[in-house]
Amino acid sequence: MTGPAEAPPSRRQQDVQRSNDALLAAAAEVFATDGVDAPVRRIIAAAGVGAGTFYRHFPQRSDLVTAVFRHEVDACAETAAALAAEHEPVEALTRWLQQVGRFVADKYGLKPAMHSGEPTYRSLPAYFLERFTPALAQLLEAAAAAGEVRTDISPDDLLRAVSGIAAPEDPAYTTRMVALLVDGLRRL
Amino acid sequence: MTGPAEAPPSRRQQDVQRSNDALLAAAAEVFATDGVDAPVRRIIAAAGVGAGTFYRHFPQRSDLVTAVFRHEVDACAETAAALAAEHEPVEALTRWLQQVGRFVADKYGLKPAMHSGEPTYRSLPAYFLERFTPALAQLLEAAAAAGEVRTDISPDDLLRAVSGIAAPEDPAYTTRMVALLVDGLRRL
Amino acid sequence: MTGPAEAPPSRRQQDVQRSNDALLAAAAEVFATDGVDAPVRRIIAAAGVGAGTFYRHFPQRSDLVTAVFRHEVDACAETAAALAAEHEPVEALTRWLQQVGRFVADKYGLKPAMHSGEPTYRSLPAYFLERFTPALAQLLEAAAAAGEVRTDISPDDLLRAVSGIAAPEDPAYTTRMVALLVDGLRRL
Amino acid sequence: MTGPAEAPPSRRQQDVQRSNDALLAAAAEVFATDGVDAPVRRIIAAAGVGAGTFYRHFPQRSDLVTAVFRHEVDACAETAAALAAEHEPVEALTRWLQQVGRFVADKYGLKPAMHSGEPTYRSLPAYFLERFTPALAQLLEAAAAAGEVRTDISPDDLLRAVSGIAAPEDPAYTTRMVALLVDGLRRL
DNA sequence: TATGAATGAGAATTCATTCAT
DNA sequence: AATGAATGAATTCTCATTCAT
Repeated sequence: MTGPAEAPPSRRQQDVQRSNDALLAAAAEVFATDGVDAPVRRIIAAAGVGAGTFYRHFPQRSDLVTAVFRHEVDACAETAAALAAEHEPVEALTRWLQQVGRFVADKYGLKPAMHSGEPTYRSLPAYFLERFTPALAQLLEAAAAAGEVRTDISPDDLLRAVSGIAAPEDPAYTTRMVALLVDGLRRL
Repeated sequence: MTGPAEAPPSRRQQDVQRSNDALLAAAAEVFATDGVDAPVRRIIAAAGVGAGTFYRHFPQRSDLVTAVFRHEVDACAETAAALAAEHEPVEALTRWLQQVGRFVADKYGLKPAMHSGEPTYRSLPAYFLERFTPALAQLLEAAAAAGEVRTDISPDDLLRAVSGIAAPEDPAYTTRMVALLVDGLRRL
Repeated sequence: MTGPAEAPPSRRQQDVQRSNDALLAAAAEVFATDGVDAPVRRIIAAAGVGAGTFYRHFPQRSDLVTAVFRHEVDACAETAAALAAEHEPVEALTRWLQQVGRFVADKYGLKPAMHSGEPTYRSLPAYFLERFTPALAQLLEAAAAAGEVRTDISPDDLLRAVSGIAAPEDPAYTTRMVALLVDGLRRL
Repeated sequence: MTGPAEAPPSRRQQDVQRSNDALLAAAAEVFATDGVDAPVRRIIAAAGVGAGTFYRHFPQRSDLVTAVFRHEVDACAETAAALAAEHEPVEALTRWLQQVGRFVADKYGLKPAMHSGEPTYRSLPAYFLERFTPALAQLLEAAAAAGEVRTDISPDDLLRAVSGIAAPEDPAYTTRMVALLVDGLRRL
């Protein structure tokens, strides 16, 4: 998009980036601990910036939630992508869904926002699916091509179900129930 | 059941009951619309009572949430119980779980509280399981006795999964995923 | 005032008296513990009567405070009166003031009201003085007649000072300072 | 005193100081009029600041009371200190105690808090004594060295007694009774 | 006359957001 | 662009008092 002449970021731009990163990191931490409804004050305190800086970067509170969410989803999508190549279709599918389950459980503070249904957070599940659906579709197709799973379940349905089941306080339960979903898939 | 010792409720007691019912009904409505964090003001306005009455009946805010939740769970448990007798084991099991899914989806505002993990609402999932587990255990046993489902999945796990999956805005999805769980159960 | 034909109190009158006594006793207890600003609810709970009964007996909140105060003052005045006859003038005077000091300290919850200066409680110090001044005046006169104390300090001043000094949490201090006042009196 | 390291306060710091001063002054006024239990609303209205500012400066209500109290005590302690040098021992002692008496009487609303015994205000009498005891101790020692007063009365006892006696509505009475205490002191 | 449920005004406090510096 | 003090609306909760029974 931009040519090779792209100038190095100025000092000012670096500062801006630093603030942004600090806010994102602080918010991820605070959201995980206290949920998305945590007071802004706590986030800016954790980030070590002023309130004004916060609102400059994220004019709407939901902008921050969205940004954190995307950041997390991106990170998960990247690590999940690698799994596909290393295992048998069903094994890869299972491991991948388990990983998604763990991810949602880990980012616990964001789960309520994702499932809240509030118009403000409408874009959260959309982005979640946007990032994960393609990969899962591939895994499902591969397994279906091998005759191992049925074809009447959409990747989106599966992803929603996994994210709904994921429970941070009980990883073993999460694992068991994701496995049960996969078993359901294998019942042709 | 009603012996001579059971006096009819006095007018006074009826009034108290009316206030309580009004608050419960109003809260159920408001919670479903605006979530459990809806301002008390809205609930008392909807119930047509004063703030003092509210706090007399439910000294802690969470007392109201708990009461509404129990009320709803009781109602669902009652209707669910009837299903068991009318259908074949797996059919009864499926219908029952579907109904639980619809129930959780309907009582939308309560779901986040149930899954919030906050100590205040610790008793919600406990009560949910307390009421539903016995019935589901019977259904599972009947189906297992008929050799139709496996025996390594606990009723509690299933109930948690169904309540996690339930999505108010998409009943069809809820139905599909509950069905997928049952399919998983049938994979012996 | 009423002749010997005075009828025995009716059942109704007895009930009224009982409620009144219960409220007075409960209020004395609660005031001593929580101060005169204690919620009415606590008093009626302690008295075991309804709110309506309370307001029937004491239409103004301050009516109760006044009634309790008078009740206490009366009790103290009665016991104090006896001292005068048994001791030498200065000894009687000292003992009497010490007793008043202990009384005020004991009825601690009422002290702030007495010294609050609020118009509502204007009558409290007045009644206090009304009941105690005559006795103290006599003691002072007797001691003055014996040439033991000076004559330029009024009983009212002394009573106010003693009641101001009285400290419930430190009886020894109260005793010391009342003694110091008496020493002042003896400096002719 | 003011070395080069002491930067002049920034405009921002000045504003903060102004808010603080305004709150302190307003509270002193309101407390004197309506007592320490006066609604916060009245104080912030008088100070011309927002509620948030109030709670920023004094997170706990008692923080404000404490701050006002210390402010007043400091002011009195400063003016009282000067007296010692100008008069004969007993005269200085008398004038000083009279001044303390006037001070307590003037800061009327604070007196109940100081004598309330509530744990919240535990620090009030402590600070009062902390500031006044040393000065009074010196005055007492000087007078005792001159053989004018006795030595068995502690400065703390005296200060408590004076503050208990002080009556805002009757300065003459306060003066008379403080004088009586001093007379007691002189009775060797 | 006693009861106690209901009322609702009022108080404390929090917190998102603005804006002068 | 960053800061953080100030704002003030919004919310929860308390409690004196009323009034139908």
